[in-house]
Amino acid sequence: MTNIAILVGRIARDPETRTTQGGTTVTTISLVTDRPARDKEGKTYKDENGYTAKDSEFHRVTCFNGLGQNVAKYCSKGQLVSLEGRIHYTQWNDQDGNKRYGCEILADKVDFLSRPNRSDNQDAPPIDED
Amino acid sequence: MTNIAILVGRIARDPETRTTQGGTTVTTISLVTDRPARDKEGKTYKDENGYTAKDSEFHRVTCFNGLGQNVAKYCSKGQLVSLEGRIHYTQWNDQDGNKRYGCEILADKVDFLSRPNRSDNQDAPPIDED
Amino acid sequence: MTNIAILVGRIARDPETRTTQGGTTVTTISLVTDRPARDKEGKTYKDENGYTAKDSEFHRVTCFNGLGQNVAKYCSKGQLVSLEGRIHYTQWNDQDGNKRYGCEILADKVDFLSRPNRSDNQDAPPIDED
Amino acid sequence: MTNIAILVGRIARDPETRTTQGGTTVTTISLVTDRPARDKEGKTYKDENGYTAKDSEFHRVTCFNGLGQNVAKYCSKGQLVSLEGRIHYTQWNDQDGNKRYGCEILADKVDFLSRPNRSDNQDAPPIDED
DNA sequence: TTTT
DNA sequence: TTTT
Repeated sequence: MTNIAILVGRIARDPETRTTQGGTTVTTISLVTDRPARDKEGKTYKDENGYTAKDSEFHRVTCFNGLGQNVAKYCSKGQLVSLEGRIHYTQWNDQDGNKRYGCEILADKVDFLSRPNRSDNQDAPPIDED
Repeated sequence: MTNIAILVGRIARDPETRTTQGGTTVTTISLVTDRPARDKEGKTYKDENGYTAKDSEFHRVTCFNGLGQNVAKYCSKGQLVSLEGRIHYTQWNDQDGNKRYGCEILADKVDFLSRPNRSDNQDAPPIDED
Repeated sequence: MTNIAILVGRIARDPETRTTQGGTTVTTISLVTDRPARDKEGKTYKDENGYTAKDSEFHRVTCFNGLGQNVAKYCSKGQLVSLEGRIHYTQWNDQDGNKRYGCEILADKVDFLSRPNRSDNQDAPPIDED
Repeated sequence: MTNIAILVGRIARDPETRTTQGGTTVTTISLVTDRPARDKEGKTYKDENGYTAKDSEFHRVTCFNGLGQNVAKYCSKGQLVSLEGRIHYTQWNDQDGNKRYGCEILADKVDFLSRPNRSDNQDAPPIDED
């Protein structure tokens, strides 16, 4: 059944990557999407710096295997990215034995809409995400 | 910036609806999307009842105003529904003062793909969701 | 770059399928999506049969390989289907040498939301579309 | 019923805009989405200039009313844009009386992902698309 | 050309 | 926690 998330936003910090015991690469990014904030009358307004105020959402996005490797290699803080994936909910018990819930986007495809910002990636080639 | 969720699934339980002090109707539904579960070899398998095993996601979906009223009126447990909205994260402090996080889909449109199941809605007309 | 079409609708007629010289299965379906028609005041209205009048779009959807085989096998006229794909434009010269243009959806996934209607498929199992 | 197109691409030429007799602004843009081209083995390859070869789709996108006005005002050739809309098919008779068919995306939202390129728009403010 |  |  259809469970699709489509996001275009900026990478909030450099990706985190790890390899599972089974050899799977798992890369996590934080992606910010924002939209104009509205006051009670439904109108947009400026923030103290003169920019249109906005409401931001910070999405936790997880990428596996080859996609995870590419994202870890070519993706960096500040980059503009579009991606497609599905919404997945997680749960676990915290140290106090309380049930905790999380939500993440499991990405199927990631497209890079701006060049990498990391100094060590200045000539990174465009990547094909699948 | 693009933040779109598109879901097709079944309503897990009858909607809950309330009205804020400001007069806004807020209706919440739990929507289940599922996909075939895969074993370690990536193959689908049967559960103990002979059905293809599945992984289910339970989405919390919130509908405001007229859409919230229609969903409260015409939507019921078991119904097949398609919807479009955006992903929104919430946070609050629990009774122990710990920060807690939640995730919900704020729906823009809801389409009913099967007839209502509630006895009191047998002749509910098809609704136009916007 | 993102090019995504997401459709939920009914199959307008039984699928057509063929195999290319290279052995690729190519199955084509006609999918109808509709939305409430609106009059000049932007209001919905009833047709002569008492149903809410609607505007219909007939999408040409193409499915390749295994997906094409499944769709040919299990899909039939009248079935409710959700699908994801991308928009593709074609062009060719007609018999008079005029350039002609077409548009089709190349499907990546197809989900069956209702049982098949064909008498020879009454006990077709649910299919996994990828 | 769900009929959603989501596109991220570049504007191929400056928008064309007109006003109907009824006073509706209608703006049309050509949006290019591309993806890596694949050879028969399914691998990407380089073109004669050393770039990864790509397959391009040129979408005709139509925007009405306020959205049409904003797009006409702030949008220009070369700009990177993300948009959401629905697929619509048109038909008409050509000068020889033959039935001709077209396809366009009727946009609901347009987001500008890069600054305008037109010299007369250098200090255009960011726009809110709805 | 579908279905309610 | 991003960017304009």
